[in-house]
Amino acid sequence: MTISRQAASPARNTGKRPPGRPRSENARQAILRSTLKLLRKAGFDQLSIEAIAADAGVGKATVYRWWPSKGALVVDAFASSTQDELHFPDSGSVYRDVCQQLNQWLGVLRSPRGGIVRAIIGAGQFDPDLLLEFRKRLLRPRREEAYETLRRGITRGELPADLDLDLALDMLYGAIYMRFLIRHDELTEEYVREVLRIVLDGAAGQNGKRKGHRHNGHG
Amino acid sequence: MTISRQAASPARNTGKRPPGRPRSENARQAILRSTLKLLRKAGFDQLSIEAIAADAGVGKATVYRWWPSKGALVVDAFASSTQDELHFPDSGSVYRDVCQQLNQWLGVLRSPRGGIVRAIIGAGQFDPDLLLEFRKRLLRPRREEAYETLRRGITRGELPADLDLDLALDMLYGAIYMRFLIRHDELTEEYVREVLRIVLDGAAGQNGKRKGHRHNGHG
Amino acid sequence: MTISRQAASPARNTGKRPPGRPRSENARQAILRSTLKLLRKAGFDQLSIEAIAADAGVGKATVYRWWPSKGALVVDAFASSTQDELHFPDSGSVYRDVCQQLNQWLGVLRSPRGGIVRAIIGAGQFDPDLLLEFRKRLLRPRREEAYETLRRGITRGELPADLDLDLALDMLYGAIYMRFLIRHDELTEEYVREVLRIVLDGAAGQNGKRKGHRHNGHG
Amino acid sequence: MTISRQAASPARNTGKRPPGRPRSENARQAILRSTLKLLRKAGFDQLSIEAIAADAGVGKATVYRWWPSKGALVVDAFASSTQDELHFPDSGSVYRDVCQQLNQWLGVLRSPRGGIVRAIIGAGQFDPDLLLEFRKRLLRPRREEAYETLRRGITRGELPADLDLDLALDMLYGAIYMRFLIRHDELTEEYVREVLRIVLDGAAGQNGKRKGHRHNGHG
DNA sequence: AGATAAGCGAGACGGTACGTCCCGTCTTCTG
DNA sequence: CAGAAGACGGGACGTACCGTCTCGCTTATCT
Repeated sequence: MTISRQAASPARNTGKRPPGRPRSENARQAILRSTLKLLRKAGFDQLSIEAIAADAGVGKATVYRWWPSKGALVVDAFASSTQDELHFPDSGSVYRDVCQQLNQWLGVLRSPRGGIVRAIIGAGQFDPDLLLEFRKRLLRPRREEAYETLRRGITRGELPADLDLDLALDMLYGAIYMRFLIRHDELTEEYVREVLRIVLDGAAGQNGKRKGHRHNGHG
Repeated sequence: MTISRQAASPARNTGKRPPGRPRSENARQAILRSTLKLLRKAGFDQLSIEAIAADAGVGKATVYRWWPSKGALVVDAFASSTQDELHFPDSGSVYRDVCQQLNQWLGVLRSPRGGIVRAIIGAGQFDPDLLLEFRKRLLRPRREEAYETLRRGITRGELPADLDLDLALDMLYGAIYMRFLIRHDELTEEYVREVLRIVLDGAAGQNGKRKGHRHNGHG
Repeated sequence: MTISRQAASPARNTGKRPPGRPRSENARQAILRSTLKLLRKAGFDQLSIEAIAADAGVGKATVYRWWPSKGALVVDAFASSTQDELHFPDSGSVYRDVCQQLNQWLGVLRSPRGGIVRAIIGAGQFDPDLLLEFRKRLLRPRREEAYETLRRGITRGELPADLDLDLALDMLYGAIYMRFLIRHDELTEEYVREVLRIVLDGAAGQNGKRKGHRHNGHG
Repeated sequence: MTISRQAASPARNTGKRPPGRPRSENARQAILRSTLKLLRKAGFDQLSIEAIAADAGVGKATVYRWWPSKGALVVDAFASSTQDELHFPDSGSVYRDVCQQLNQWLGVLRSPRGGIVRAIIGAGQFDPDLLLEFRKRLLRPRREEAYETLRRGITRGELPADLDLDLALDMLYGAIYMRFLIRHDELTEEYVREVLRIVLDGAAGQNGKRKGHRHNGHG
């Protein structure tokens, strides 16, 4: 559940606590708090474990004891600040549900937290484990919900039965990341709407089957 | 044209050379060569200016004199090793032309040079100038060609006249980057084909106008 | 007591050790040892902190942590290699006592260690703190002994009661330094003898009082 | 006559100038001027050839062409700023003549130029040639005059005929340097007077011969 | 007049060492 | 036995100058 080395409920299986002084929850939270704080001030690059430990009033060793790397710590900090967000609604329309969640995601990317996402993905290019953790803790849960939302659309006949869900989702989010990470272009709701329309329309036309419904005129 | 500090055609405006000893072309090329060589051996992260200078038989200051950062140097080295590649053909079919170029790009990403692209984009998340240079030297030239290719398609009636070119291209390449940078999923020709089909179909269906042509059965 | 930043008896006032890992005595001695070793091979000028750290198998930062400059380190190393030397004897004759100590000092200056003295004083011309440390650790202790020796001479009636001790000592050592540092002339025992005789005679004649005793014929 | 590489009157022996562009006197003086200027601002240590050349509006190579080292340049600059100073008068009294010149020297040492003397001697401890040049251009000329002054004293019967001139002068100047270079103590006229009295008295008593004259009450 | 030669400002070159920063580990004492 | 403190060996950073070199230009003498 977490990239930090000790499970949230350590050694619960035996019902016994390990010997010795237990992990300090204060220290853990101070570290996560300082991480987010310093991340806001400067980039992931300038961020140093040394500075985090100093800011949190914690020994460097305590950081290293629980997180294997700066990246892991940042993912953990970001994930714990993004609990219970970015869910898909269930309004009866795939288009509306997906569109709303994409726009929520846009909101995060355009906020200061967008910089953290950028940092995680950036650093992840040099640290596969970090990206893996990012996917596990942040992407995967959303994708599971996305699958359900799309499947509801299939059930309702809004989407073709043989739609490749991953392909559709990669196209939707890829188009956003393209502008966010690489092109540094505006991320507007209009853009999201258009992308979504093309994907749904294009997917609908897949295999020559066409349903003919339009997605224009709503947001 | 280059991120290095001296323009390719220095002081062209006056037709005169600047005073002082001119820049050593030997040193410049040795540095670019060593950069690529060391990049092949280890990641961007392990790569140090110190090592590059040593390998190139050059003073560290000479590197810093001409490139503001490791990233800039890597972009320059990569760009100068990718001259005359990745062009769009002109076969008479938009689908075929774009598909071919996308697959060439796939080839690069799947080769060892993919790691360099990954590194540039990764580091670019912490250094806007670096990414800007990446776009200027690598993306922009391709996009210009892509515009032409798509415009040919419009002329031929293969694509709707009011197609948003940037949107279409961001979707195509975004879908690839999504798998390459974030999902670390397979980049197959099948994937590219599907993405392309959806974008072209979806775009064609735009504004309710549909041309009805199919893009299946080739690639 | 030392120019290095941690007192010889740290935190003695409280009887407690400061928090954190204590300073490594091994590292300290290895650094002093390497300093003397490399000084023997080459001049103070060629001596680099980089080389000292490498030779001592120590991080550069460890050197900088404890000594503010190369000069301070050299004074420390030299002083700690000159413990229990250069004392004044107590033979019952001022002339003999002083003469003997001057000659011991001559021995040091003419040995390889003379180069270290030269280097310290030379570098001290650009670094007042360094010279201050040199005086505190090397000159002052000898001068204290010299005062006692001269005072014994006054008690015995060998020297006038109102003799200016510092003036006499500055003349004696100044004459030696003149030849050692500036004129690069021979430093012979004969020279020392003559200087000493003139100072004692001249001082004795001070204020018109003359004792008439001669200092010739011994050494 | 000068440490700079081209004699003051170049190739005069043939009466012909060498071929090629002659040395620029402007550049030479600009360099000496900038050297003194920068020396006043900062120590010899911080002084860099790079900065001198820049300040003088001169190429670095021009400096290196004419002076073998920073020290040589500084000695040259200082010497050329101390022309026609520090001469011994001829008042009819050795004591008075020497005393006056010593005090002139004191005046230099206590002025900003004292720092330059300090720098030259300091750097000279690492560069024998530099010190040699210092002696040749600055000390030797004064010492020649000092010899004459002392010899006049011998002729007049103020000093013993077999006085060791170098010894006496080394003691006089050594006592001053001792306080100037090493002890960083006050350099007062009173100090000079006392030193001079002791040397002359002590020297007079040399070999048992005593002249009995006192040197008190003047200065 | 033209050739030859050296000095000139400028500034890039291969180097060396600087002093700093942070890494991840370790060693100590305190709670 | 975790934690705060902080020293440790190590490695790269980016900078400052070193002394040398390569330019185009200028200023002289010698054909």
